[in-house]
Amino acid sequence: MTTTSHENGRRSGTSRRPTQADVARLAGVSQTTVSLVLSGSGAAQHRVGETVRERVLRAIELTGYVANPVAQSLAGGRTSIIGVYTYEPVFPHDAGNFYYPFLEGMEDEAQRLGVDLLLFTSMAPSNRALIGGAGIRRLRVADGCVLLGRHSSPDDLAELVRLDFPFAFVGRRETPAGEVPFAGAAYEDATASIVDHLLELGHRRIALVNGYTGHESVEDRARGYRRAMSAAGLQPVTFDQGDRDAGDLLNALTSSGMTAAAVASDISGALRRTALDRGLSVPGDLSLVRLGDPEVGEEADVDWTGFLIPRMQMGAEALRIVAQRLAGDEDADAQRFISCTVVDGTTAGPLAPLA
Amino acid sequence: MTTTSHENGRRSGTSRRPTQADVARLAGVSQTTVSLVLSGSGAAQHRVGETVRERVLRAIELTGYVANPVAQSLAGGRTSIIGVYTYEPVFPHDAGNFYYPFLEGMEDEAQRLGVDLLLFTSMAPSNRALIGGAGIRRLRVADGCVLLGRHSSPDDLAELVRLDFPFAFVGRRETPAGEVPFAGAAYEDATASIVDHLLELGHRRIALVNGYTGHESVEDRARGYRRAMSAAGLQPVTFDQGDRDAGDLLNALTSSGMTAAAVASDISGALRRTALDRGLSVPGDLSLVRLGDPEVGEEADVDWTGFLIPRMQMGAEALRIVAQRLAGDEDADAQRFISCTVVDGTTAGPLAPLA
DNA sequence: CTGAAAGCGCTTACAG
DNA sequence: CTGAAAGCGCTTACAG
Repeated sequence: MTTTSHENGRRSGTSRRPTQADVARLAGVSQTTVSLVLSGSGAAQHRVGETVRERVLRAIELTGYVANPVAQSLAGGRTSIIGVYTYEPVFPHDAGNFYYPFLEGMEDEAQRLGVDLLLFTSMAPSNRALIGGAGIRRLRVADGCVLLGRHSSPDDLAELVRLDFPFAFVGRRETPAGEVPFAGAAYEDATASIVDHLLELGHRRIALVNGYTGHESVEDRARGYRRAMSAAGLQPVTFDQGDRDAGDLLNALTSSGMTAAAVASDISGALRRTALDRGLSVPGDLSLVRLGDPEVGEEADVDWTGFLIPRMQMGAEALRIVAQRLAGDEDADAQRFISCTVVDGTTAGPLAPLA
Repeated sequence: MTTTSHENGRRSGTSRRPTQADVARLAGVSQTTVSLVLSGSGAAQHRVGETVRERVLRAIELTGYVANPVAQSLAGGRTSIIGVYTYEPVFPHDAGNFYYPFLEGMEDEAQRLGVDLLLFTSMAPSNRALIGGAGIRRLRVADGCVLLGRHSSPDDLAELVRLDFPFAFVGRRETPAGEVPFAGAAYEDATASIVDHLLELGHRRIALVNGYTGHESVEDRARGYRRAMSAAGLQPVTFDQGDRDAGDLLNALTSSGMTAAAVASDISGALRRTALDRGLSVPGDLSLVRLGDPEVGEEADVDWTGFLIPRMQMGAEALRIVAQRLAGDEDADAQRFISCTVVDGTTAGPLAPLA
């Protein structure tokens, strides 16, 4: 149709956006001065004289000048872009919007911070590791980056730490390479307090049932469980899901005489279901507390006792960590735990008196 | 703790990323040649000689060079970033993930196209209009942009069209300024075919109930409705929600002797509920078809007859439009309609014989 | 086929 | 307090 100008990659003619040079010309000052006026105000800068400053400001007004973020970035300034890298698709079709609350928190915080969020959607999901590919370099488009995902790569994190790249993980992560900045859920405390709750209800034989292991968040829960049990002078009993199904796990619980269990959320639904199917009462015969949010497809009407993962706050906090690193705030703690909300539902009850 | 290098805004020392100059040095060629090798392959370019090309490629391999997108962008090249601008928060807390399917489609397509998605989250939601602010300028960080949102600004679209900026709207939009590129749902056809369905069921007195009006998508549905009615030689009867509640609308329908209604999805739930509350049978006394997806909080167990909005495909297609414009494909249609899936549920039935 | 040069719009030492 | 200059890492005419 009409002749387009975007083909040659540069917008020509008609409506070129004003630059600092245009503003400078109009104000009768140098381009440098315009730049100084714009960036100045904060630090102990050059401090352009009031008269000149006013003049520049007026010229900016008249021309409608707005800084070109790309040029700012190249010149060593900031892009005002913070990247978001996920180890799984951000918008999964089947995982029930797992990331949604994280992103919700990030969007909110991004607006507050005045940054845009760059979703790294170009890398193939089959190989989400950053190192070895164009990945890590690509992150540099942004000032910093928030990473998240259940299947993160320890090597990536190690490399990011080594490069001193301004990033933060959503969820606690460890690497021998050094401190990984993160905004994690306070699983240890949450688990300890929910186990305390079981103790208060009179339970003594309380087991921990782990889901898939080897993950920091699983370790954190286990630590909280052991802490609460030790404090009560009780012996911790842990069952790992491994390749056992809910039936096997239930057998293990009953045959060892457990009256309550703190259960990973990825198995809690099936465990409760199985218990009911076998004619057990929950919490009558067995009290169950869930260590996390409901899983996808889980019965929505069950009023679980347990805790909730503060996903929104984790997303927002991770962004804040990155922003503070970018602001040069060295004192800010780069590893932060956010409290989980404990919910007193109906799946845990007082220890039934021996019949 | 350790001395950080990101404070000064430029990464110094230790691990500076290789640039084209570094590659050139290693390959013993000019920086220009490196650039040519990288960009070349496509068009009828300079075509660097095979030997030199090989040498450069090897040097790229050795250095691990990856182009700096910011520099590319400033120099008039491509960023491989496509922006996403929404007129409401992308991740709303209460609107039931309205945008989710759009984003899902976009993410998928972005991966296919090899582009990253930049969410413009920095602008305040109180003033989501692009023009007049730093908005439009900011969009330029990306190669192009997909816009979406129910409350889009016609002025923004006009300006974008005027600037010949490579963009596409998710949903049909109009402006006197020219053709707005879009990926829209084929509401007209979908509505016509669902009204045809009612006609086949024997209905003759079929009304259209609009939700909030003045929107392109409402006009499209109305056009489809009128088309189907005209083709059947029937008189169209339209009710606008305006400030009437579901009770008022139901009164209007019954007092005018309607046996069926094609209803905007934002009122369909309340209308059905009200009908049932008044002892009417749906579809026994009144057949209802829904013109769109379920609203937030709507009863999930109702099996609506109606059509579904192809959100995922719309998101993907909008991205494709932008990509094709960027590729210089002038023949590609910039205004595309995507078919809606028609669902044969249980809220519409045959016209009851007169008692 | 290859390279030297200009320029994209900024920021930041470095001089006055 | 203000400006001339260099440079960020690229792309793209323009010469050889």
